[in-house]
Amino acid sequence: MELKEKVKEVIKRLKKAYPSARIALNFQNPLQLLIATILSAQCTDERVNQVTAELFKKYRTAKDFASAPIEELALDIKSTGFFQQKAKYIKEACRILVEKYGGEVPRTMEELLELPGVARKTANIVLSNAYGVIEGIPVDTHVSRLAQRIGLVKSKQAEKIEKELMEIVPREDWFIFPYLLQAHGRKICLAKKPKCPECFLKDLCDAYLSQN
DNA sequence: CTCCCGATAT
DNA sequence: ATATCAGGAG
Repeated sequence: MELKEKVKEVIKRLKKAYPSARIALNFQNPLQLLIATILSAQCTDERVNQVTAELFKKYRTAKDFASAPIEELALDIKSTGFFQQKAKYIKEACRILVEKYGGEVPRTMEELLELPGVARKTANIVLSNAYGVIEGIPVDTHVSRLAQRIGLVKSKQAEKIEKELMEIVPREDWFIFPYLLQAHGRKICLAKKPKCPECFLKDLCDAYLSQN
């Protein structure tokens, strides 16, 4: 009960500070969102947007990605890092989209998770932003770090963190929650040098409280 | 737990 | 030059 109240207060303050928090990836359809989210692994959303601006002019359908030479696709996404791995994921995932789903991106968690390069974080992003299906809470590095620091969760693994968050975050906030934490994680609660003095959550933050 | 990798900040 | 940033697979 105590924890649920704390989460509510955290969300309330974050909403006030970041009223326009939302997904930072640019996309115009489910396929573009899927590709952009796969590319966003270990890469900033800003860089992904730079790459996809060109990428989506060249590759317009799942078939385009599936039939591209792997080396060429890899070069086209090079600057997002891990490019050979990601090129394989994208090509193979799109091959599956073409063969099993008529070139469309599936609408269920189960089907999405079968695609290479897609785990719960990516699946949650695609489902919620492309189809309005809220199955869970995407846990990326920001959500993971802030949830642990503030003391919202005890686990350190993404899957377990997601489960814990689903217990305490009101369902109507599941969609906005990760974007609120990301905004704060990028601006104040930085990974290495968090700006605690200027943080409006310090009176609620376990990490801050335990070292001051 | 290790590997996959470039870009930007310092 | 070197530290920091950031998901998924095997």
